[in-house]
Amino acid sequence: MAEKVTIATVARHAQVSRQTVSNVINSPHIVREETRRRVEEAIAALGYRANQAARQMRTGRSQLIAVRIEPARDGINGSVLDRFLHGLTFAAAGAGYRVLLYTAADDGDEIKTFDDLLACHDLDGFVLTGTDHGDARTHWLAERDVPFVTFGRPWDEPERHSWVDVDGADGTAQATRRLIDTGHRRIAFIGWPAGSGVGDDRRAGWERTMRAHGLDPAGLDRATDDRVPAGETCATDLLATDDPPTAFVCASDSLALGALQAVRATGPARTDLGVIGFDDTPVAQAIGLTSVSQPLAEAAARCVDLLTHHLDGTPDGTTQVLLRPSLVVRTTA
Amino acid sequence: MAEKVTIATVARHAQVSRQTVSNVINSPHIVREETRRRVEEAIAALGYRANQAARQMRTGRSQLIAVRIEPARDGINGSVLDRFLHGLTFAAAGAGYRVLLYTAADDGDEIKTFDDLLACHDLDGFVLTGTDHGDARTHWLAERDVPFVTFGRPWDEPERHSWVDVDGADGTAQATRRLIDTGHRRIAFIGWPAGSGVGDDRRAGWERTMRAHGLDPAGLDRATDDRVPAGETCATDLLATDDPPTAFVCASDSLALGALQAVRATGPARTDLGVIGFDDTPVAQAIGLTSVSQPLAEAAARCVDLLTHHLDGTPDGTTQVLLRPSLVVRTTA
DNA sequence: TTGTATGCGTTATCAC
DNA sequence: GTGATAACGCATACAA
Repeated sequence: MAEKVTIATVARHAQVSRQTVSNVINSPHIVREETRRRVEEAIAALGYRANQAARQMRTGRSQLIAVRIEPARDGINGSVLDRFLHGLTFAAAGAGYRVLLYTAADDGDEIKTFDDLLACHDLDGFVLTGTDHGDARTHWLAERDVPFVTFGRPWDEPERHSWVDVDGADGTAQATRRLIDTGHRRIAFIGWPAGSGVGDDRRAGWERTMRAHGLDPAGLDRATDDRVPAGETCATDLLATDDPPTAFVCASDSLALGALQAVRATGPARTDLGVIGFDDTPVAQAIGLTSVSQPLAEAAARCVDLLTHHLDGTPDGTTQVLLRPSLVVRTTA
Repeated sequence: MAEKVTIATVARHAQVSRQTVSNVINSPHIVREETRRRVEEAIAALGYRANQAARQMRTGRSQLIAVRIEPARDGINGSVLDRFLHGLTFAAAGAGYRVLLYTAADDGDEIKTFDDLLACHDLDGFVLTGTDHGDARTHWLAERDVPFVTFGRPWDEPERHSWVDVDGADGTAQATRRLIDTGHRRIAFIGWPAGSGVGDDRRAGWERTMRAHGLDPAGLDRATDDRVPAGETCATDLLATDDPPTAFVCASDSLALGALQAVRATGPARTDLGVIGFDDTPVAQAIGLTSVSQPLAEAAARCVDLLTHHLDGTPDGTTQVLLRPSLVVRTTA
């Protein structure tokens, strides 16, 4: 490896001053055509790359955005974050940013980490995955004018900050419509207890679609925690009613997997019973479960867009992006 | 937010020179007790944190380690990387390092990224997940004396660099022993085609244990690609032989899930047939599949150990760490 | 032990 | 349009 190549090396090589090199990099338009070409050639020939630390010291910008990595999620939905992270890293690289990871035990701990990252590394912005009701983290960041985007709406105050989200209601609506189109009339919904924004949203899509087709959703929904056995219990329960459903729309692949087990327990090859999950996890792919797929790569890219536009000085207040999921039809519906 | 707190602010506040503050931080032992206490109080009172960019410019160290994030894996094993990343980030934070993410289309692209990260961000080290035979990336890094650790052995030359790995053979041996202990004698192995280090290793653990117990493994193993339907086909195939197996050790949870489907297709509630998977993915947890669990958090922590010891000047050549997996017994074996 | 001076590589301000 | 100079915050060699 040769000596370190700095802006001075380039300047010497191109027979100009250091400042001119800097101008070629940061304000090419103010440099004369011929000079610029000569400098650019020198940069290419020497393989010069600007030292990020030095630049950061001058500009206060690190070209770094941070995102929290969650501990192993229970349930089968853990791969969602994985795919989102990949999309984020890829999109960020395209915009000249890098992604830094951090962990946190809880929201308070996360805020402490914000403070640390900001003070030591001059972090440019944060991507938060999901928000609670009255999220302390977003308030902390907003108070200090730290740029951030959330993947997931703040359900209590949708316009409070920039976010990207996937329309869950639209997803369950698509699922319900698919089942109606294939002849089902008694379509059940297995979801989570009321109060979670995401859960209520997914439930709403099902209910709305049922009513729109003149179908009565009464007595056809169940709420439980997000585990496979819980899904199985709910489905078994529903199948034992007087007028049982012939299909299930589920708020997650975990619940759907449980429902599928309940269906199969009723007899071999009950293909007349439909089951649709949510998130299109690898499990769904593995077992042929029809599921609602979130456009995670696109969501990540839009997060980066929002953040970098904000960072690059476009003072456009807050922006919201709602993406449409798509139904991946496999063998269970 | 108050003004930026630098080393000069602290010096003024503690009535000492900037140099003394720097000494308190970097060489506390050479500062007089009372002075040190005063400076430390000032640091705490002002909430001072050293600016990483400035420090980096002087020391050439960024306190950053990089790891590649893979695109969504097909199959159900994607969550392994997720858990490893979390462990890595957590352990790195404890050692004063941060984790930077990057993506790459292939090995060549990854090397280009190494170069970039090194030149622009002064990256301190890399963690590679998995190595190919004659890996170009490790050679590139080694040539330039860039510190790195791989999670996964270089099978062709085990001593060439530092690595952390999980003993796959031990895992399948534990699985096989468990089945033998519960009365099985005809135990099949479903794995991958010969030639992959990981696959051969996992197969070896099964074969070795069979022989050690006087059982003949002949005709009881199948190799295929790592997908659920492939696992199902192999298991169905084995069950149709003259002297069929009563249990299956599988090289992955994907294959095990397929085997489980094949078992269940032979009749309801065949609990006499055992199935054990590998990786203890969320799916295994969800469906009650007995599986071999890799100590991912510990593996990550050891990677950080190896890397930081190397970075902090312990010139201890290369080090290898082989971790023991554990069998998580659930309902399928 | 503590203080003073210098430089790391870059960008911004200003003369030329 | 171009070049000299200062400054960002820190760590180190050296003098006191």
